[in-house]
Amino acid sequence: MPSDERLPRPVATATLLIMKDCTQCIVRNRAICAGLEPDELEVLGKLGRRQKVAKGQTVLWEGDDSVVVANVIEGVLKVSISMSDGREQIVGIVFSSDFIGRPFGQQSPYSVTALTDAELCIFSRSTFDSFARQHPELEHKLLRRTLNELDRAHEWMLVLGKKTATERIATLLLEMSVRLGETGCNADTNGLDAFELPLDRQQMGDVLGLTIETVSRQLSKLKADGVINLPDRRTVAIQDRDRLQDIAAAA
Amino acid sequence: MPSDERLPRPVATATLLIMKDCTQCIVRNRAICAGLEPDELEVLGKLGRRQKVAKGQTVLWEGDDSVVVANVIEGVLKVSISMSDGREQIVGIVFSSDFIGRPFGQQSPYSVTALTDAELCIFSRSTFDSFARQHPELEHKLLRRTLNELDRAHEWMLVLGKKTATERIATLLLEMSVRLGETGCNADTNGLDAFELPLDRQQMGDVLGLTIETVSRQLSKLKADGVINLPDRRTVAIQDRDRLQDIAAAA
DNA sequence: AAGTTTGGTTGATCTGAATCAAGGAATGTC
DNA sequence: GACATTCCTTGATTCAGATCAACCAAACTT
Repeated sequence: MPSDERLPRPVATATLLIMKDCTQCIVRNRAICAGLEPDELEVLGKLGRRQKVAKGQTVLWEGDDSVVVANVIEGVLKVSISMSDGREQIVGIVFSSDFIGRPFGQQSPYSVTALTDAELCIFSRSTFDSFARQHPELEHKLLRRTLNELDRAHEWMLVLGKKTATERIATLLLEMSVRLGETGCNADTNGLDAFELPLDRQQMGDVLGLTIETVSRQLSKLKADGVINLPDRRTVAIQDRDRLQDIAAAA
Repeated sequence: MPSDERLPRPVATATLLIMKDCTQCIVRNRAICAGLEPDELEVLGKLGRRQKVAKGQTVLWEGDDSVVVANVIEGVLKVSISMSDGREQIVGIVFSSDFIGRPFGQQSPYSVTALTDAELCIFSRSTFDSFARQHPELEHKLLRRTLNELDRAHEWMLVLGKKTATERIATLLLEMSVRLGETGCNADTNGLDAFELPLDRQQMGDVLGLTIETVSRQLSKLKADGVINLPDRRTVAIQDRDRLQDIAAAA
């Protein structure tokens, strides 16, 4: 199995790896770095380093010392928690410009694994912590981001606690449609009508608290009902967004 | 129905209601106000007002404009989200010294309802926001708190997505045991061995994504197995904490 | 103290999703 | 081009928890 490989520990002093110029960073305006002054950005840039991550690689391990945090520059990753017997719950999907890791904490409460090839801007956690403490504007950005994530987590608790299988699938498809739509420069309306899922069926099940078979059946049913189309394994085309929304909200 | 009454809007100028002296506040050392300088505390005190809330009253309504935030001084409240057809998920239980409301947001993403008689220290949301922006130390406290809440929400997603009914009940009992134990001045070890539940069976179900009947049956089973005792409707005595922990973690 | 209401338990039955099982289609390998 | 391998779909069966239904006990009325 080539996946779930352990990444080497970051080497903060590896001069070749530090970022030369954050002003060139494609996610700079959407990531937490947004709003920093040029000189602050330069300091932060020297603290971080870019790192490519192959699909399947795990960047952060649940329970390990929380040694790094990072911005996602490119790609999609899953955030997951698991039980001793192997049951796993995906508690978040992160996209380009999102922040990963647990600042101000001793241990990582979750694992983070790349669902696609990805590129990160990595910081040593303790270095990031002290930089953040000295830059209230950055902490403020991080706070807003964390509050948003908390709202999303709450919404997801409703999905997991109360929604039926069909409602869950519909909710996930709409969420992916919106989140993937935001990833581009277009602060787009209500989401893409066609997109490629960064998740396989098992991972969809792990997000939704369902088995792979139930996910497959519900997708087939939505397709049969003409709500969506599935041109191939990974791509979804929303045919009737209103209907999908009604299903997701049980309206 | 005397519950779910709407609270009157806070009147920031009601001089009789402003707090005279935060230094007397019983939760001051655990709430986000902890660590503020005496003069800052005085300013913050003038911005807030104390308010008693009766059991069953709703303090904040999902979807409403986010007009207030508050510290919980005394009592227990639930944080919940619901669907148009009435299905409700409790996404959090808040205790004395916890913070409620959504800073930096236009609308409240959830409702907050008192499970016991409670006392709050209420702030206008916009007033609190600007005060916070001017006091990095306060924002830092809020950030840490929000990060912790997010960790808890993630953990709860695992419960809702992957755990069986028995495991869920065990997890809830342990969590209540710990959280209620923290409420006192004792930064207590691993939780109270006997405590009164601030939740009825329906509410336990709404936290756990289970029906009232399943909650009841699982409690009866844990009692029959000698893991817990149930001297009366609302009180739980943990007889075998190790066993309960094993059940909760499927160890 | 009898009647009512509220909240909880327990039993019988049903059902949505899990599990078990078999195939199928796309992709990779030699 | 045959043969794995991986991922997905579909069918048959089972089962955990929901639903339906009756009852019980404590607290509240009168």
